[in-house]
Amino acid sequence: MIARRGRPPAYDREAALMAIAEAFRLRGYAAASLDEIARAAGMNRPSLFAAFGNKKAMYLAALEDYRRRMEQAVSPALEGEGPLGDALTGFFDAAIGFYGEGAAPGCLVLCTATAEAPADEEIAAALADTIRGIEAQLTARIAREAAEGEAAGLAQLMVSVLIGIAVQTRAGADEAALKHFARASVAAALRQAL
Amino acid sequence: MIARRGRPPAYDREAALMAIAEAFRLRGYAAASLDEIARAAGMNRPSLFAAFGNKKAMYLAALEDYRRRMEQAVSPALEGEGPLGDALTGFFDAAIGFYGEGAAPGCLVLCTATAEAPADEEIAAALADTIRGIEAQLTARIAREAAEGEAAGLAQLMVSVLIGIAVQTRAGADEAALKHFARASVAAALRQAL
DNA sequence: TGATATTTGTACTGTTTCGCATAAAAATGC
DNA sequence: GCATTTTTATGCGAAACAGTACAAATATCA
Repeated sequence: MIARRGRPPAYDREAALMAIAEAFRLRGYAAASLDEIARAAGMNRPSLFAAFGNKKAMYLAALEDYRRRMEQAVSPALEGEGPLGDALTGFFDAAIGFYGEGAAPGCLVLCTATAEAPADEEIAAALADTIRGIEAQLTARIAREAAEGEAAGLAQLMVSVLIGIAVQTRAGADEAALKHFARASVAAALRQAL
Repeated sequence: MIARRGRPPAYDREAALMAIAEAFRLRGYAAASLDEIARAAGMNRPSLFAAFGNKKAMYLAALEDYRRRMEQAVSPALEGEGPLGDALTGFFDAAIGFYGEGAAPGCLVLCTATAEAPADEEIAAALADTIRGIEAQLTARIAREAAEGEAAGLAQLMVSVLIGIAVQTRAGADEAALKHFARASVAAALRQAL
């Protein structure tokens, strides 16, 4: 038994991180105050600092956590055995559902890190890595059925469809229209590739 | 002769607005301070307020001006007489060039308004209007050669390609790769539509 | 030249912000 | 029960911020 020695934390780290991400998603990095974030996480500022470091460290941790949860939500659709079209449609449906959750729809990374990227290298790197990660997942799945060169191009197009969904969700597009758009995009992309 | 009566302004309104937009593009709405903006525009804060109102009014004016300049840069490509493929390729090339300019590449609207949209209705409206405007322009051009239903879907896909370009420019993608991507996307989209 | 109108520049105010210092609270180990 | 360890809570301080007041500057009009 490795009994922890002092006063036990009153917060759950994972839940707190989710609340932090949600606060940043609602207001953006710069506009979100630490008071606001602390309130959302149910912690006081000193506890917040002790747990996650300063504001930028909190944001980077939230970006990483959000990205992880996003991958968890969408990758099952790509890992199944069905045809490519179904996989891509499932991928976009999962993304639309994930982006639509919460009080501030839209992707935390694609809709808030873009504002800070030019002024901060680490945030820019997190943004670029997230996009590259999604592209790699899509390329791997598409390459199972398309020629090599074609898979890369098709994956890039699907990445843009995803980014478009993220931004348009932020702009108030409704879920049904986005799902329709995703289906049409998959159909258009596959008609030429396969 | 309508001679203005008092001390003449030391600034040029159009140039100042461009500088303001550039400052917001570099740092985002919330992080850009009025001192910074005033320095960029070559004005003092009181003159800035007198000319453009408070910070949010400045931002909204910058968004509108940026959108106008963007349309000015890309619409000639859509208005020519050539085939649709050339028109779309020209459109994307112009957009890539426009987004690539300045110290903070990426679209002011699509990369900074997204962060503030959930917390501010007017900014959200400006974001949505900009996207709708682009979509309308593309739809009008595509409808000249494609069936009605098809034109709308194709235009939506092209909007996502543009949003993808805006965000990926922000994430550090280089111009040559983006131009290649744009060509591949146009080819993929047209192969099925026409 | 003097009155009027408009812009500029300095300086100020009240508020918000981040980050931390310090003491109280709550657990374990002896 | 007492010392130790870790978290919580209150509150502080220095800096940055948005917006404005007011006087100096620079133009036109009579």
